[in-house]
Amino acid sequence: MIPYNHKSIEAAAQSQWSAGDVYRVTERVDKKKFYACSMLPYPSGKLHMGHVRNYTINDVMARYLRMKGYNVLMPMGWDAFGLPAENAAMKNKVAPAKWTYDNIAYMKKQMQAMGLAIDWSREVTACKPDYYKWNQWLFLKMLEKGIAERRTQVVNWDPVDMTVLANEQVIDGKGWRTGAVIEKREIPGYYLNIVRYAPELLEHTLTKLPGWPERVRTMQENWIGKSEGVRFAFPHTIKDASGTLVQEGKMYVFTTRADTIMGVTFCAVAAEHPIATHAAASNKALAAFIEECKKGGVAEADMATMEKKGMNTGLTVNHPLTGESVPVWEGNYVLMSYGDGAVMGVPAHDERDFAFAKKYGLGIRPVVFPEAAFKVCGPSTGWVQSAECKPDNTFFEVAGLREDWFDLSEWNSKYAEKGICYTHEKLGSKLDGSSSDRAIEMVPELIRTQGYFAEKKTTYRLRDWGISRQRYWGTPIPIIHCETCGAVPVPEKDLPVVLPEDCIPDGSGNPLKLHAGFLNVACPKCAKPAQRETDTMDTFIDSSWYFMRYCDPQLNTAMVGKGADYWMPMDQYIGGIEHAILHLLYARFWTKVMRDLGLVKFDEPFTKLLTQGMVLAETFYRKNADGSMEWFNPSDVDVETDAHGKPVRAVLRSDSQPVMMGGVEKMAKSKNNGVDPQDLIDAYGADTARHFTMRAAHPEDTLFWSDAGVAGSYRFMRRLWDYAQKITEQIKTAPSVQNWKDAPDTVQTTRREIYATLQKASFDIERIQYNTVVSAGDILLNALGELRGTDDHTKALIAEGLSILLRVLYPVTPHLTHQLWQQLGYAAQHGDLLDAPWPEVDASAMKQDHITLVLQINGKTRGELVVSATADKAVIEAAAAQAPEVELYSEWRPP
RNA sequence: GCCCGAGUGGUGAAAUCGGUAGACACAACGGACUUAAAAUCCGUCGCUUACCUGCAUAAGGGGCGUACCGGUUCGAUUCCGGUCUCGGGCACCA
Repeated sequence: MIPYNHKSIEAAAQSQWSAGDVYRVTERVDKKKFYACSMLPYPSGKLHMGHVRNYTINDVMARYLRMKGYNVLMPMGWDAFGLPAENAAMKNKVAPAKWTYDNIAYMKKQMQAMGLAIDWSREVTACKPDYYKWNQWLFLKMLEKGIAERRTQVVNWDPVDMTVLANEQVIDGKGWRTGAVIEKREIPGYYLNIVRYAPELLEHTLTKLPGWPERVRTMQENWIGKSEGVRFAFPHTIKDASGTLVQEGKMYVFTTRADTIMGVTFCAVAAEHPIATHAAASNKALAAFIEECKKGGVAEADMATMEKKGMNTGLTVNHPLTGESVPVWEGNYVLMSYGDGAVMGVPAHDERDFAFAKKYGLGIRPVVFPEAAFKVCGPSTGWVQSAECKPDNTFFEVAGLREDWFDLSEWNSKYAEKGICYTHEKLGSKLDGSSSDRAIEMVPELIRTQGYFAEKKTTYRLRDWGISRQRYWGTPIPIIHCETCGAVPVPEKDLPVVLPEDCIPDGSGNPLKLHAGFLNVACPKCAKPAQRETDTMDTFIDSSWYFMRYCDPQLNTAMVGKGADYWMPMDQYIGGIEHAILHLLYARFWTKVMRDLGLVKFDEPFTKLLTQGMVLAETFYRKNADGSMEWFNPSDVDVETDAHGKPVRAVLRSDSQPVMMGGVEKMAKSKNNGVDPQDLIDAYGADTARHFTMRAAHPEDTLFWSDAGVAGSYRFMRRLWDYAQKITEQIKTAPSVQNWKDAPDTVQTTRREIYATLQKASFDIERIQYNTVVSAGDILLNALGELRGTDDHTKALIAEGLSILLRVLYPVTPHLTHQLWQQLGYAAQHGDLLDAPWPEVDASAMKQDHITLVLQINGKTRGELVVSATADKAVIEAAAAQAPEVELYSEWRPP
């Protein structure tokens, strides 16, 4: 018997597929379309297990749906711009372009070796001009529409790399790569007004994405961060030392707790706020403090733990309701980028304000109290009347509020709760007696009555998307800077602005600044010598619409066309949870912009989303003498187990010395616990790799790597192969059977089991529970393997069962099943396995003359009852009543 | 701090609507084959050995068991309330 040889089987299947160009799809109207797509990879060098898992899920789905008669698109592309290419260039003195294209070539080969059903004619590479031309084109459209604009804003600046860094790239106030202290800098750049779309993005998150996981939707909601509140003005007059009026103006603040407005004892502004800047001009100590605040990263996790610091600006503003003079402080906890960069300080009802007031000895004035702090009295006795307090129009009376309710020495989260407004007698307020919610409604009107600005306002946490990067390897921003005309957009006819591919960055800034051929250009407006913008676009732009380009990959007259009309919106998107916010939000935003420009007709790009789980593996390490950790790859370590198979000790194979077990972690370079899929495919084949990754866990759950599990999958491949070899001749001569009623009981039982398993597999593959579909393959093979007879019924059942088995397993392990399908002669009967129909459940096989019911007495299983399948309720109850178990266990309770 | 999600054998996990918990596999153990090993095949595999029958650590029966406590139900891994633990997201957002 020929042994299972994954190499020759997989190579043969793949060459047949590629020779037939079988995965190319067109926009056919005679079939229902299905667009299943994975998040495109960054070409970092080679595939990792996360890729293998992602694309296998995608491939199983694509192959299955094709069997179900869908016109299925499964494309692939490359997120080819980005920092790693520049870093690699610096290290190896290779141009980022070459490094990137080499990686793409290698990874593409790996994908082909995995046997993925990708239509490669639609490949999209983000660093090629025919793709990024449309990034530039749409950017110019956004400029026209005012969605994109040039703005000078505070950013994280790495002084060594001379570039802006994203917040995530600032660690403990230092650049992640250089270790340089990050400065906050105000530099010009381009911003996309995603905040304009915040209301729609939020609403559609709730209404138009039922096919998304709940938690991704929640994460997006939180990220957009809607707050409803009141924006109002504190009027102020700034005078110089001699008392002469310098400036008359308004300081705007936003608050969600306008009901606490009577408790304002100070205001605080951000370092970049104009009032702070003004005050600093004549106050050196303040100027120095503001500088200090401006420095240091704005990484938000750090800010949260930072100590609250402040300094009095010496300036005051006026309370819009009381006219009181309120001191303005500079506070390091106030963000310029949220609201108006200034806050009202209510120490009694806000934890941050409380800490700030404690530290600097500012007043604390409680003005909102829980209902329990009031006594309810009759109509004539109370003096605080609530408009809504009680239906019988009773009154609230204060019951020793200050002493009982507030302990001003320490913060308590209950102080921030809403309640009933009550102001100190001396102040008095129209809010007194109102609930917080009612007071919030009243405040804007009250302020306006005083003649000052106030409005209800919704503010979002989401910030505009800064897309300028002081980097080389990205889409050039199509702008020309002219001394006389300013920033001039590149005319559409001159697109694309092609990025030179011959630059080798050396870490000393953007090489485009030194590239004369790129840099120097005539101004499109006045034709005088001018210079190109050297900033490039954030690479998240590339990934915001590539999935639409797959639909019209060769179109050179437009960004998208008929293909996108046909395929979009995408039916199923598959990728890692790490993109739950940024990429998915940007892509949704980009889609809405394209819709508003009339390019597409839908609101949301991804109908269904599947976030695959992480791949984890055991870690092993040793602590070196200097305290550093050395991590060892699991493939170099032997694990010893106790009698129960529990790991007790691990030993490094090379020196037979013990290593520590570090627990299970996400596969990562830093822990050296990654498994190279290439090694796996070489040793066991793509089918085994696919089988294991599908079997080990539900696609959305974390997958624990197990070498033994991989060996188990390989064993299954071999068992299936060996079994098929054994019965090849028998299958070819198997008779066709019409009447299964005459078959021996064991054959009928097995046939029933086969169809029951098929039914379960059909259900599970629909709901993307591929792990149990793989199990169904095991069950089917076990069931067939137990059939020993040589009668016609047995032979026919083996032939029938194996054809089901091959089709159930085909989406997961296409190579082996493809080979056996041809070898066993099924191809002649059902056609090529690619388009063979998914097997149908034979309902007659599931029918039984007698069925076994489980006898439960008081909820406990006590026995079994065999009744005729046609028996009605009365017959069954009668039979049950006679069962001996009933008497035994029913005790005194009625049946 | 706020918001999600998850806790089932030695391990990964199944259980479609509330109806036989642990399918399928991994590991382990016992056996067959082999000079031997590997591979393969067969078998056992939640706890309870002071719950009962038994010579018994066999076998059968009973009881318990899906993180913990409680509730609804004839019946709960599944529904409800509370607690704990783990994982993830957000976090000076006014």
